[in-house]
Amino acid sequence: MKLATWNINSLAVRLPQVLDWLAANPVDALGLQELKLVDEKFPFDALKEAGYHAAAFGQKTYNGVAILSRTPITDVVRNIPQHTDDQSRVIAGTLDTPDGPLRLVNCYFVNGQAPGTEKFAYKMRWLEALHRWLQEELKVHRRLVLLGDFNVAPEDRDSYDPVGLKDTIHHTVEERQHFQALLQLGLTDAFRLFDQPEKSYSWWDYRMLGFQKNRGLRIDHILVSEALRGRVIACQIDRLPRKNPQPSDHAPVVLTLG
DNA sequence: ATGTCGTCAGTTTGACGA
Repeated sequence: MKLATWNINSLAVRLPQVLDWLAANPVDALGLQELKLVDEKFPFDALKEAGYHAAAFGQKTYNGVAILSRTPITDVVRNIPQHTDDQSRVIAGTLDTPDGPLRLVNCYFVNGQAPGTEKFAYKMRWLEALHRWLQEELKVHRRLVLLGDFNVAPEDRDSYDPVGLKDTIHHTVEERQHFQALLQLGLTDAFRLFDQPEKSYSWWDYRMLGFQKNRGLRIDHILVSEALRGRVIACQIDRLPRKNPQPSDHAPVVLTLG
């Protein structure tokens, strides 16, 4: 089966591209981030016609996440339990698969703006809360996938300019330590289970011809629990949609499980 | 190189977030 993540930077603008991509890439489930719309405006009908169930957690203007799935989504959780947050950043759900239930946790991690800002402090608090919750979630769900826009470039090779951007947002030691802490829960970065092309990125700034010059970051990730690690067959970034007219600044990442 | 998008308030432009 195939699972994917894609920050689409406004579902209102990008719905046609999402439908086109799903037609060409009929994945079993897709986690979306940055919907930028309220649930009343979520396109349940268009997605149903495309063959997908959906669970949404939106808000006005900013943030917003959703899970699309070929099969029904159960036990849906919105945001991190016992962590007060007025921003819609997390949606989790359980999918039925031939090998049993699979827990999908789809997150739009905090951007954090810059070290030393209040937004960065919020990012740190959010990351701590996510870690605490996932520790519990992993005890209940052996087969768990954590995916989304992490807003962290885990290693220098995940950045087009690790020297020039050292200690800036997405690159700080603190953010990378939080990423490592997630791995220490038993999660594995599926992308790095395989040989990958050098300079593989999932996000490119709209400005300064970022994509054309491949000045990007790998900040969209798919992490799998120990029980799933041996089932991972492939993990790839699909750069094609970034070439579309009016693209999202992020590309989808696709995981194949056997 | 304060570079480009998307959204909103509220009027055709600026503020904010990324």
